[in-house]
Amino acid sequence: MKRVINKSTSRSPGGSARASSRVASARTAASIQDVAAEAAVSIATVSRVLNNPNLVSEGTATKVRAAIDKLGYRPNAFAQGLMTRTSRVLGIALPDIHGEFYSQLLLGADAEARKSGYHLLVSSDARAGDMPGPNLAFGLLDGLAIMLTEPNPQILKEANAAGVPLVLVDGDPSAGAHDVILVDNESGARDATAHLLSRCQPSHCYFVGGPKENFDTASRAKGFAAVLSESGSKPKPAQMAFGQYSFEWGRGWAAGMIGRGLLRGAGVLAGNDDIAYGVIHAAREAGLVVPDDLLVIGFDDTRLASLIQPTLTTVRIPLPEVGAAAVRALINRIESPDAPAESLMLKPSLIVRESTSPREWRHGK
Amino acid sequence: MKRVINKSTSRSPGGSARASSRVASARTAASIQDVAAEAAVSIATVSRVLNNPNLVSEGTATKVRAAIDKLGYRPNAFAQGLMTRTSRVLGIALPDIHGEFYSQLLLGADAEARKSGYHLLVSSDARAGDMPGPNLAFGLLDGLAIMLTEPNPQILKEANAAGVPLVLVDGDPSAGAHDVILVDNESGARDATAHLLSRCQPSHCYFVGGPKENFDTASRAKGFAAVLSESGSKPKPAQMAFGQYSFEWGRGWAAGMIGRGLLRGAGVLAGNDDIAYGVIHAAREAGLVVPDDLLVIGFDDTRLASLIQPTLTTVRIPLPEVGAAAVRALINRIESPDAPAESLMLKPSLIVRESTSPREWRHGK
DNA sequence: CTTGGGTATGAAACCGCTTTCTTTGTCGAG
DNA sequence: CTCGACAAAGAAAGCGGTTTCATACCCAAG
Repeated sequence: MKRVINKSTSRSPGGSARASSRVASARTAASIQDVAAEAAVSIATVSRVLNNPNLVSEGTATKVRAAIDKLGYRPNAFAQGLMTRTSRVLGIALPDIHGEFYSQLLLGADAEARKSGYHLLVSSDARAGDMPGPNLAFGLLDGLAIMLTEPNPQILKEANAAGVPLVLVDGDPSAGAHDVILVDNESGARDATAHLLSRCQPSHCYFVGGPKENFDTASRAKGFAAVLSESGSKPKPAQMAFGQYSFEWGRGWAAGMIGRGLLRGAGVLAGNDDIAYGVIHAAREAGLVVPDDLLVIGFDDTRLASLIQPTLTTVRIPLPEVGAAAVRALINRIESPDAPAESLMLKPSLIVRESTSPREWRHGK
Repeated sequence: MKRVINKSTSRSPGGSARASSRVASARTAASIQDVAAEAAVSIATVSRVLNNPNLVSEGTATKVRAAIDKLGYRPNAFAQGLMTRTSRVLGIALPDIHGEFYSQLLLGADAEARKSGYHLLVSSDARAGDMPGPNLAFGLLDGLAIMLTEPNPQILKEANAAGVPLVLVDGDPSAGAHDVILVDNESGARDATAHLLSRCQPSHCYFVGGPKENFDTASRAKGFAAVLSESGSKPKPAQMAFGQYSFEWGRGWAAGMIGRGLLRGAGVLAGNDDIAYGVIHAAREAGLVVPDDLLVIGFDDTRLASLIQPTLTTVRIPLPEVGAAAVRALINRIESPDAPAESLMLKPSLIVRESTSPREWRHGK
């Protein structure tokens, strides 16, 4: 049970005691040297057993493997990385880690990454100009997936400078030379709007979104406006509102509209489920029954959507798939760095629930 | 704009073209050598400028820094790690990444980690015996925080073998020699139960938990039972049920109980918010009004709790704090490896909302 | 009995950085 | 004027791997 006193200073220099003799293997993890000694071969052979077994005779290979087991040898990841310039670690930067939204994306990403033998280094980039220190562990990463909710050239530049393969997730449409995973928010909004139009007047349709600068908000609004226009009734400014992605904003907006008697018989496409829920709440407070007096559609299909009453018709974003696709794209790029940039667009799907199914329809069906 | 064709094989050996001359810096990232050359100093000096500036004269330091900027030099993380045996990357293994629950924890952990200049490598360990490859990027990690919902010596052993500093989160109480972050579920359950007892009969109190094997379930049940016992009425077996942490289980259980006429005037402590919501749902379907005919308390204070109607009284777990504490503990351990193992217990808090505030009480107040 | 082509190994060159050891000045003190 | 202490900078020894290049052997072909 010999202990290495050496380490107590926490800054022992290289070598010295170590290099002199391989006699009593100290409590330092076994190195390839130790294995080589134990198996009475050269370190080259050990390395080959691990990386190119077919170059080694069966006999010695067995010997080496035995030594490896005996010593519990694990190749040093840093040394390995230094040579191979590879870590099998992918970074993923989210605008904000919390909330079920992003965690679903993480879920998919993690699964896909592990399937290919990669690991995931997450980071909420909600710091911008905080610490001066390196924000992301660039340099350790084999690749980086970035999700930008709002334009942010800063991180892009940093990442580019570091020369890390990059994949953009659901963000900057203007990103030229990068692989991009997109969610077809516009299409989702179109489907939702069409659904509304099938059961209410174009002039009675409303869009209540989040911040106008937000990429997602913009394309959802666009889809809404497009369908209305195509139906022959271009939306008036009053039919589209922008605010926050919050319950309160939805509730406030709806309360105002109801006060002016505008929401009865209307159809509302909310920017996300929270807003939708706010609208429903305001409606209920004002005595309006949601499926019957007012149609409401959300966005994102959060857990909320299937739990509230009435259950919420909403546009489901395939988050886990987005995460998985991002990772897959990243791995592709890593493996063939010179392939042309690709962009993948994932389609959301409309989940019809009670909030757009008035009684007459339910029976009618 | 010269390009390196070299890399096309994707397995170029070391050196050759590179070592021969430092003339035209290839598109390979600048190394410390390049900086040294540019500044006309030795690499040792460059290193010192970065790590021990006080050993370098102001003049040369400036020169070196200029070179660094000019070349956009970033020290190679692998080489650095090889020497310092440090990566500033912390691993965090969760039983299952998805769900707002864990993402909140991640949020806290991430914030704390970045505050100290560390990075977070997450991983859902929902694989056990999947891929044979190394599951966690041990070896790259400076430390590892593990959250085990159910006993799982496997990972523990692996991690121990890798010699990585370890912190256990809200899990195995029997873990001897490790730092542990705990959530005082029992205390939370006690508070909740006491709250119930203040407005209903002990014999009408029920606990509806998740899986019995689950650590959390166990301690929550324990707290419930303890308070009842202390109030002089030890809970009968029928007052405690175990199932799943799901809406459906809560709803099913409640439906059954209501069918037997047992829930009117009762108080229910659910194992989590989902179960609680299931109970509320069943009650509503059976015509019971929740704050008035039946008290319900949840656990976890998920977003759901404040959004449903009635809003849910629940026990809030300080998840972000848990994550932050875990990271902090890990960093402590890394910085002083020989400090005695610590365990930190975080207290949940009871959030009283409508589901336990019958009308008479609200007015009474 | 050479000679040529495999096959199995070892020796050694690096990867890029940190840190000890040395070396070289510079000065104030003796 | 000489000497020792001290500050600044370089040379070089690794860290633990991977991969080239060279070596040694074995065997069939000439």
